Amino acid sequence: MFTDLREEAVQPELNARQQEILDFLVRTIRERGFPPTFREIAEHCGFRSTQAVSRHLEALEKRGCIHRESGARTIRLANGLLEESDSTEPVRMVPLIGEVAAGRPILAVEDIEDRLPVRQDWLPVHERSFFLRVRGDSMAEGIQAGDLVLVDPGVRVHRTEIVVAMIEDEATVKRFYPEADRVVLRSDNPAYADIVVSRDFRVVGRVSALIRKYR
Amino acid sequence: MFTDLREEAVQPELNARQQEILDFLVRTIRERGFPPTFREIAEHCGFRSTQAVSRHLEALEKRGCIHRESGARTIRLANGLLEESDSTEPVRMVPLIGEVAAGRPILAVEDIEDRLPVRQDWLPVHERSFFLRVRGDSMAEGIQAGDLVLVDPGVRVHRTEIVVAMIEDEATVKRFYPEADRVVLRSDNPAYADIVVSRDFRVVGRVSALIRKYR
DNA sequence: TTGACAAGTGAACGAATGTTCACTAGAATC
DNA sequence: GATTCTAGTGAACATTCGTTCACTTGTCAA
Repeated sequence: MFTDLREEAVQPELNARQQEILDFLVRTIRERGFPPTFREIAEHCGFRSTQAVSRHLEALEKRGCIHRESGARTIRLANGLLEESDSTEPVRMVPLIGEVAAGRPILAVEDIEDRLPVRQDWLPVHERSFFLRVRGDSMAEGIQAGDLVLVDPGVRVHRTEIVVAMIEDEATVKRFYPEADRVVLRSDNPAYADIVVSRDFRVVGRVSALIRKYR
Repeated sequence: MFTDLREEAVQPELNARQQEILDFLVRTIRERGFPPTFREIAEHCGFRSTQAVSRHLEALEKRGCIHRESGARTIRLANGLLEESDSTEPVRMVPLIGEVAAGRPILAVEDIEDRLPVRQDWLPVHERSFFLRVRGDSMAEGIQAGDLVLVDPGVRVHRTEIVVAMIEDEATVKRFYPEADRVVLRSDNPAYADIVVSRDFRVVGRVSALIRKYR
């Protein structure tokens, strides 16, 4: 019973063989455009029987990694396994949020206006990064109303860097000056006064890039 | 001989049947993840023989629409046919030029530092558009040294718009104020004096967007 | 009319392919 | 030590699947 419990917990993990076969499936489908036959899989693994392949595929199907129909070359990858290629691919579609709504997860699907392409090797982004359209009243120098800023949540923010902060349910773009027991949010433009906050705010993320459209 | 010539010219076109089969191939591969068999194609077209399918596929292969290997379900679509779905969301790779060199075509291959993805439906670009890295001494307000500006050559430029102009073999980013027999290039920043030019310059293109990386 | 050609039928064939069954070897469990 | 489980072998089998051949039908040009 004890071991049963532990094995249940380990179930989602994949065997070394199963992983090897799954990788081979992904690679073959990507390169040749159609799945391999049992014998091609066997040859790749060094098997001399198709029976071993059959059982491994059965296991992979039981864990939801693949789907199968009857017939030759009818292995289909589960959702997400083929699209995983996007993590390899240098261009990632980053969502654009028009406005950060209060009390909702930032990346709520309903709030995604659009998606813009970003080359990951040129401008590092991660799963939770997003573009935010800057409102008129929250500018740092060189940032104008209507600009799109790329926000990276969960990234360590250093002094003087530009951040997006939520203050009273509104997103603001300012420079970040942490102090002993408070934080000063400053605009590069001296016409705007500093904003001093202590607890009633939270940093959404660091601004790592900007896009502006003219006309 | 006359008809021969005409048939030669029509060759790249696809038959109604061939188009039907090609569409079926694309749809099947997209939905099921692997190509159909000859008999599945026959059933879809209403054929009662696989021979018809065989000849149509042969024609499709001869025209470069598909590739085939021996074996079951080994039809692969030619490049571009599967990605045609991307044409719904066209991302174009726009070259990035570090510096506009004098006396050379702007888009000389050797000068292309990189390529950045742009969604055409979101930000119109054309064949000759490129990104230019802004030098330190040619700023308009809201544009900083190191920013990348998207330049559209061959687009009609209107008064007050931002342009990239070549002045004495150097690229400059300024606002465009045409007058009777001369052109004033003005920086939004009043610290920079106007540049008045008459003949010794040329407008490279209109600035339609800007990208800035922080850090 | 004749001939050429493209399109499709029908059946048969053989190779490719997934499935099944009996068996072996090793490791873990009782 | 006996049992169970996993992993793999080897061969035989039935089906699927692409290929081939002979034949029919309709169209178009000479």
